Amino acid sequence: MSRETLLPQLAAYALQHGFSDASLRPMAKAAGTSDRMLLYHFGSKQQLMDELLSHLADIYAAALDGAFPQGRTTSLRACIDQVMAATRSEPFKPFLRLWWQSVAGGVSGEPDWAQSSGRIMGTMLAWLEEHLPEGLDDPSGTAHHMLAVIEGASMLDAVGRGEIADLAIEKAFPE
Amino acid sequence: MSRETLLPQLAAYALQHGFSDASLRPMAKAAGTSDRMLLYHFGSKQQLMDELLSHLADIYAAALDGAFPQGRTTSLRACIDQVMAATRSEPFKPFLRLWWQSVAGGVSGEPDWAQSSGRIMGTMLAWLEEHLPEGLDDPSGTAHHMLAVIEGASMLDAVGRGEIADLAIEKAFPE
DNA sequence: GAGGGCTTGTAGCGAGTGCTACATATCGCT
DNA sequence: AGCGATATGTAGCACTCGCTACAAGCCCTC
Repeated sequence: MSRETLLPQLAAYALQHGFSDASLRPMAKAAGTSDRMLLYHFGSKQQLMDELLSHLADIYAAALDGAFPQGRTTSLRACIDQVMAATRSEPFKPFLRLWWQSVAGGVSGEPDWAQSSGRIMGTMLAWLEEHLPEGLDDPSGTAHHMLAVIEGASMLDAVGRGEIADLAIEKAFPE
Repeated sequence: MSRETLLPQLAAYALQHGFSDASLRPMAKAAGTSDRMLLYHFGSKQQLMDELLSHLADIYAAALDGAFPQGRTTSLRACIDQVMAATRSEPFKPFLRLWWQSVAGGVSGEPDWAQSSGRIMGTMLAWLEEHLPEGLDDPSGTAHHMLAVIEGASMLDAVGRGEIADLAIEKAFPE
């Protein structure tokens, strides 16, 4: 059992239980080892969380790439609809819990969390720009706009105001 | 010392330290009492947090009302610029930490937190619609769109990607 | 087979958590 | 004055937290 073997199991546990229940003993149990060994392999909980966060960011990026539509979309509305459908789908819920916990952690003085979240936003921005319909005046600006709307809508979903999110998308990118 | 006397001091403590450090003994010390008495007055920590959250939501709504521009704005761009300037100002940072912690808490299975956050979004939406410039085709839809952009931008700020937020606003509501 | 590093188990420490039992103080009311 | 309700202090419980001291097992090399 090494870091590399442990990380996927720790990631699975985090996705299922969130970061708030991520203390050493439960994580160790889920990974089939002991708190003693987690500290032996990672040095400290802080380092374990750093590596876990980075590992989860990789998984998340891969999941986005797999779940989002392939190739360029045919309209702005089609693009955002497909992205929203993906992020609202059941398999994404565990990621979203971790996502908002990361955002909260970042703004609460954990610079690594903010940096990790910020990197993911960069990835999404690049992805959007590549998958926007062709022939736009300002693809970069449009991708920025769409990212803000997507994330605002996703937050509104998270707090139970999905209707606001739907209307916002409708207005931002009409048919 | 009653609930009403305690709540403002507890709110001040939460704004300064965030929810993650909100355990009974530190909060009691900050409020000049003991954990024993907090439980005596509120019954349980759960009930204390419920009342504190509701109290903080009131304070937040009042702070928004005070910080945001009065009366109708002259253009969409002026409106969103003033709102962003207010939420990005130093006195708002403590609120934003609690805000993102509430969002994360809501999506992590604390229904009260989601409900409280959702209510604040309703307040902001109504506020926006009232302060938009006059004579718009679709003031409600515009307010929805603007709310999503504001919140997406605010999250991007939170994870250290303010430049993405700025460009998104520029594109969404050009001069 | 003996030594020596890598890995693992057991047990515990000190601090913090929400919460409670018990005793006391304080105050208004009759 | 005495009683009962409200308020408060002291001490502790059972638990979890990250982390560590100590010892034992393991496997490779000489």
